[in-house]
Amino acid sequence: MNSQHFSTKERILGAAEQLFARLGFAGASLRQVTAAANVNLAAVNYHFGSKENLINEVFRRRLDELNAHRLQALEEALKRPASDLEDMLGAFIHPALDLSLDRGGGGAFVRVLARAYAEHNDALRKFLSDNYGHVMKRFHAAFAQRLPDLDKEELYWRLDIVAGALTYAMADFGVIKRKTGVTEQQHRERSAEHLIRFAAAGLRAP
Amino acid sequence: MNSQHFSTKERILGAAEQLFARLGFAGASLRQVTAAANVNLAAVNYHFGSKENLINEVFRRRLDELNAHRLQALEEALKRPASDLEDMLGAFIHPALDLSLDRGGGGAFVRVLARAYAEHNDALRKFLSDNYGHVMKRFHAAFAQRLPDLDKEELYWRLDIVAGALTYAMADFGVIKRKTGVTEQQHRERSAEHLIRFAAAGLRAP
DNA sequence: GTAGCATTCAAACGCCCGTTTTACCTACGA
DNA sequence: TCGTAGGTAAAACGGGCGTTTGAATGCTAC
Repeated sequence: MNSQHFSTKERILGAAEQLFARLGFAGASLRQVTAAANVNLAAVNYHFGSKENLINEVFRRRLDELNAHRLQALEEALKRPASDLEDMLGAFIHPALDLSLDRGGGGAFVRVLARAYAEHNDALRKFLSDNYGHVMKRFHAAFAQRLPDLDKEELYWRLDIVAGALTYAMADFGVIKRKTGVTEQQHRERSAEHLIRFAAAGLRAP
Repeated sequence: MNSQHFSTKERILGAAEQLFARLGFAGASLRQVTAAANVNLAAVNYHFGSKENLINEVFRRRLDELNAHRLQALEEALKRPASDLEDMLGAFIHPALDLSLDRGGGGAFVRVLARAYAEHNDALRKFLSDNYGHVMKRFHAAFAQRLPDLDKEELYWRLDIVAGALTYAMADFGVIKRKTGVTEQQHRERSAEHLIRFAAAGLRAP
């Protein structure tokens, strides 16, 4: 009889997310994960087969939702009659912001995501490309329609820069310290505002 | 008698840089490092004391030079009569670009640097802040003078975004693939051009 | 009740880790 | 020539790693 509300699998995923964010994929051991999740060591290999596959499941759990939210937010932004660049950028950025503010580990996940970029692991990159590829394509098409004078390749470069800055900002890499009296949520929301303003101007560059 | 041109310390630093870039700090073992450097396992602890300290020395070797080049490039840019925002951004970005193109592992180092950001390790962040802090301050002052109407805090945010996008771009996180027929150098130089144009517009945003 | 299945558990497997020890080499000043 | 210091070498240290095993447990359907 478990004393917690969540299943063994869910507790493992949650603990793994936290520890991968803090210690990295190689740095966090399954013994640490299972201890934090309060489950038996063997449960990881029983439920997930291997550590490698556990890592993939940590991603899958969050990415499907994030992608869906982004596409949904984009369609809603485009529906509005006077939607501008800032609205479209918001559709890309705010779902990531919401995730980072999510109770239950979303804040950890954006750091895990940043680690995945840093890992430069081909299998992981393919996994992310498979999951993110169509989203980037959709946003590219929307931005291309909104910025008809901008060269297509140039737009790809700029969207890649936006994605990089977003990853960096959401994972809290930056040197800017949160001031006392400013909540984590306020800090991230301001970060998103600054990012949107900056990115909109960058995209409009001649 | 060594068969190589470089000292044991230098060979360890070089091999460590490559392997940390590829496998991460936790993922790369001293046995792999010393094998790649063609030195005895015990040499790391003899010359550097510990793995932790080896990591710090890998950073120190490159950061001093990078910082000096950036400051030097900034002063030269400011000396020119009609220096603009793009020149100042170039002074920040091009030394990192040069490093990434450097023979002998600079390309690996920018990925190591990106990993350091992702690590979120407090000791490492302090180390980087101590080494980078005055450089960021100098650039901030120069940009502040060039953009007198921009709020100081707003400028800090934007420079942080630029640093994030640069880290992301130089470490080759992006989804943009290098086309066949385009050399690594050309790819990175184009990346820097796009980044400068984007960042200049972002900094000029109202 | 009990058979059958999914899950949990403690223990152990073999392997690799960072570090330390101890011996050995080599060069050079006394 | 010898003593000494700086560097290299092989081997071993204790410990943590991912994974596997086989028995114990809980749960469901008959």
